[in-house]
Amino acid sequence: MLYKEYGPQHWWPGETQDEIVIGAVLTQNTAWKNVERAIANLSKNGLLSLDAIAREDVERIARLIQSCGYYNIKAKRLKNVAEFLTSYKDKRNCEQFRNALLKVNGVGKETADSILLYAFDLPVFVVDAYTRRIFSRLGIIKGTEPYDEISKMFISSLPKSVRVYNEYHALIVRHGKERCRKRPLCSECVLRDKCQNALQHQR
DNA sequence: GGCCAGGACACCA
DNA sequence: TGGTGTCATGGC
Repeated sequence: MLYKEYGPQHWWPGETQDEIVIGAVLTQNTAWKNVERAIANLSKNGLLSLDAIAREDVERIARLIQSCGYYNIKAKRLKNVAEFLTSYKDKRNCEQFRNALLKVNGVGKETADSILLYAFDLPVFVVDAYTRRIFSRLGIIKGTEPYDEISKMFISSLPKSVRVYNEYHALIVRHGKERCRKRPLCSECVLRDKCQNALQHQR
């Protein structure tokens, strides 16, 4: 239904693999608009690559990414990720790669899965705030379940395909951003009927 | 002026 | 395991 409404998203907003990884870290609990400025700043200063970030000092990175908030913490995290990815070898073994990525300080499940799916085309499902919000509103989940539980639910009910996971999550974000931010039943929402049914069902 | 955004981690009980 | 504080900017 969302696909019919919005069409293919060809998502994540980022030109290169490195830019996708950088965006995944910078967007932690942050509006994407603020991230865009930080990325533009990094680009202007020749730091939009993991190699360059791994070599740069944390203070300078922090100055350049100030606009996206939490800049001191994110500068360290960015450098941790850059150092890890520029040295890690076997990136085709999804499970091992994911576990190794999760050990990097600053990389939680959502960030790891965003990197795996959007930068490395590996079959994982990304569960973010939009996913929890929209599907709890639809009555499909409570929203408080552990990350892996929700992720598994989507993986088991969708065809196992990187393209599908990518597109499905992208549509969730698109929908969450445009229409379903605060109001539980916005008038023009394409999922309005489904939301209403779910709410009635709960009563 | 307050609330929130595409989280993660340290610390505590 | 679960709850809470912290990190911080910019848009609405």
